[in-house]
Amino acid sequence: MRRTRAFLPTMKEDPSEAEVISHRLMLRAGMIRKVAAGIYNLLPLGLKVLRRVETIIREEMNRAGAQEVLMPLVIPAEMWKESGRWDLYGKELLRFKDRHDREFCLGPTHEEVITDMVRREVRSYRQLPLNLYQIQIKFRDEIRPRFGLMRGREFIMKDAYSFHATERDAEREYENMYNTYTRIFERCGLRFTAVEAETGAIGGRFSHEFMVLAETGEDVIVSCGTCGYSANLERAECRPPEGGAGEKEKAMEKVHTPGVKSVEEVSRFLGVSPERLIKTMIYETDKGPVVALVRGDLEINEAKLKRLLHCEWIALADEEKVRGVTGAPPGFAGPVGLEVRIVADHSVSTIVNGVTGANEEDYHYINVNPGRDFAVDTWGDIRFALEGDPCPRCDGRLSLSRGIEVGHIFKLGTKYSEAMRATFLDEKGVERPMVMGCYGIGVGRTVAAAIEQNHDEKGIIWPLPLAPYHVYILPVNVKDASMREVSERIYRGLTDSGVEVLYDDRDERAGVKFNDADLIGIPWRVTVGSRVKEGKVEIKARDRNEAEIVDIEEAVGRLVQRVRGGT
RNA sequence: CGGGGCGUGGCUCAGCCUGGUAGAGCACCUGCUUUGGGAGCAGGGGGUCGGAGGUUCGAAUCCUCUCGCCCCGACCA
Repeated sequence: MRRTRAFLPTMKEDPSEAEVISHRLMLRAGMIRKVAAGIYNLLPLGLKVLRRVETIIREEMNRAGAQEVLMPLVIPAEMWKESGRWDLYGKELLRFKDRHDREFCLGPTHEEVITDMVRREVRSYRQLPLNLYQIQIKFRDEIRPRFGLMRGREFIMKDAYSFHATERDAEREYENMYNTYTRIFERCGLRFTAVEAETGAIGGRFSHEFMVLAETGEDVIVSCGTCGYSANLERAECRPPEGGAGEKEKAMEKVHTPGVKSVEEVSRFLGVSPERLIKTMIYETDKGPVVALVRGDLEINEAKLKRLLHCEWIALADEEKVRGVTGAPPGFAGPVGLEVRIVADHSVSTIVNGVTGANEEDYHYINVNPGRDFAVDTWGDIRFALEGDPCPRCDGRLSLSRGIEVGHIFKLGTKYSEAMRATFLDEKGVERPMVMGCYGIGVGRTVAAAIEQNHDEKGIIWPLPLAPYHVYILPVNVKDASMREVSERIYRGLTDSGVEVLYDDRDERAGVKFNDADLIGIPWRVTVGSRVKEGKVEIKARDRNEAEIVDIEEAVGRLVQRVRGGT
């Protein structure tokens, strides 16, 4: 492609709308343009990269035995009513009516449609298993779209759904998809890790998120360098503390603590370390108020708390509710003497002579001991893991890092097949619901994540498999006949060899072109400059500083070799 | 949805407080010079100041409403 003909509007300045690096660079490199909040045009360069990811996904999904289908974007409400999600899904589901006043929605995910499709055709275990996927536009009316393609409302997703006669076969396919996803992200040239994820009601270990590692990621990954355990922060297990302080229990005492509320304030005021405090949080749930306790230096993980309590929803109580439960304003709550269900994190169990609020404004108790001074109804793991925590699986230590969730695999079980009566007859002629799995990859998000992971201060540095073009030809001065002639020759040579080339034939100053080349991030650059007089051109990799000077006649061959060899 | 902020040529922004001629840099067009890391000079085109209403002799500027966008929180690929 000649740069003079390309629809490739690059920008020198940072657009004010973009916050994160991938969003900024995609706008500046002319890959995307915004149409509305969370809705984007993909320009040629952006689409090319997206297609690279799609191609890798297709090849690996097909290789894994999945078959591609294409389901509609517009879905009739009946299907969502049948699965029960029409009422559950909330405002993210964009609903509308057609001219006949029939209700529809834009598909944010396709479990209903695929389940309907399969149940109409599959009668026998002989027709199973099936793994069907599509690469389609999804629409989720996100509360707050942001970060460009990273979190749009309209986005392209690969979603696959599998159907099985047995749990065991569904688990086999889960492994198959785990391996397939690993291959996909490896082929994309990304550094990533698979982590255990929240499984919600289904439970078990059958949900993994694939995280591209990046400092700027929104998700926190907890991992153990010794045994390889890794999980997302919501999920990561915390091992209960062992032993105790061995300190002698003292008599509980009420102390005056005027205006001293936060953990930090209390520990400073009383001169005790935060690990001695029993942080007391009041929650409201669909099953009534609950008091949650955690050691003062730790934080409560609401997802774990919710799971432990088996409740539908959970929220921190407001000031009024806190007064109702404790009789004191927030900041002075403690478990002593409360008549509400008390849930405590394991970390509280080893506290001896601790400190808590006295449920009375401006007073705390000191020398509080669990068991002696208050009773805990339920002990459990309800805190967030911290850097340096002991690993739940081995003797190692946990460390925290950041990532971007680009893929998620999930064993669904029979949730949808039961709700929508997708059944088959097994070998014995017994009618049974199909066991399902679902497997998603955010295609646009993968592109964004690739940029988050591969860039420098000058621009994008594409991994070769995702690069929109392989080689950038940069004649320093197109008015110089020999430079132009050599550039044209290399352009033809590379193109004839099947290498994709962006040829910057613009009559621009060299600096403009160098900066554009770095911004766009094509892996290989050929600079055709004053050395043509000596029969030489320069070849430089985007991710390296030094250029290699080669004979003009050798340039094409070298580049073809590099692009093919991936070195 | 709650909290904060912003809408002025294609882009980045000034002007608004204290009402009176719509500005700068970049980009674009023409010419000359220049040509290895975002050139120089000269000339030129382009904005109903997000929209509607109001106050005023007069509104980008003050008031009211409205729309859009961005950032912080709960959701997710």
